[in-house]
Amino acid sequence: MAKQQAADEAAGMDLVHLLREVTVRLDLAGARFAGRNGLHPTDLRALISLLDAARAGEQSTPGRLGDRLGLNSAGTTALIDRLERLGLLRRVRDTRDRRRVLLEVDDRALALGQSFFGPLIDRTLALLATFEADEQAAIRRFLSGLGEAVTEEGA
Amino acid sequence: MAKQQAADEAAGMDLVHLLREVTVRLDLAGARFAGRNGLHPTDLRALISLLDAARAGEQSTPGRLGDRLGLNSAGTTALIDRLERLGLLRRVRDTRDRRRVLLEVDDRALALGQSFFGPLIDRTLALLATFEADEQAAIRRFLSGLGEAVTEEGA
DNA sequence: GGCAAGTATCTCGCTGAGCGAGGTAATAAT
DNA sequence: ATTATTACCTCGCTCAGCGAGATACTTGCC
Repeated sequence: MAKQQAADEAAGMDLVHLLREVTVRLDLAGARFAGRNGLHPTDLRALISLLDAARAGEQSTPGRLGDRLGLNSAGTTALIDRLERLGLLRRVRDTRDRRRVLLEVDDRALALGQSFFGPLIDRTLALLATFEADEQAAIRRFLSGLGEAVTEEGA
Repeated sequence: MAKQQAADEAAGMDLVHLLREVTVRLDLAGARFAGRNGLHPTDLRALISLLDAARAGEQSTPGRLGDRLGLNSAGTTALIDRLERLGLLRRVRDTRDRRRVLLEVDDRALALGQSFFGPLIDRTLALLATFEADEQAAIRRFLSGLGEAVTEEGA
């Protein structure tokens, strides 16, 4: 056991555990924030996805949203119903392809996203500011490499 | 809007978005793996928590587990019932304080954890191996700083 | 010792998120 | 014109998690 732990340290396992712990904490913080604002973790994740898409200039639809969150169509409809009921979202028929529904996020949703991520982002930026440019580059390369690893694994 | 994006880049916002994307992907991968093995995301998180505690030499109890996962006692009991039914876990009365129940993880749980995290860990270690020692140190410092930021924010 | 307060877990009943199956309306293909 | 496909929604159901409260044990105080 002690031998195993020593081997772990040498190989960089401490960093792996650290990473996992951070993700767990982020998850928990998200769940708490969601509950505090009368919504569910999934609702918050949906909001993130929608705001991301908006920032990237992409149109969101129920289908795409469901795919991104790993929900089936029934669950997606229910989710959008909830968000619409809360006034965070509007359904708008696409005039080009009238089968489709476009999802327009309300300013309120943006404000809500800000109130959750704002402080966290500020802290993260402050933390980042304590790193040299080459260190930041290393962190950036690590994160994007990790993202790829996760996606490829979960094929 | 374009101006805002430019400001984002300069300030390191790209790294913030990258980070969030990684956590989202990890979440999704976890949910998929859980579903594939007939358990729920919470069950997987519980397993992680239990294995972590075991590795750290700490005894797990329903109360502690529930706290870590943000569940109330009823939900925690149901969770443990599920895991016990799957044979991943055993309840054992503590002989010292007979109000308490100790949670013993089965080897099967460990194997399950390995089958999910093993490949991911291998990839992560391989990725880490491409960094210099000082770069790894930067990543480590960033992650642990981030962990603190998250926890302090969610007070 | 004996009684009150506190702690750890469990039971009961309920709400509601998400699933599977199937339906409707619009577009695309032959 | 008919059939297939796409995009979304409805219906009925299952079960994770919650609030309230019960139970069993321990600890503190007189």
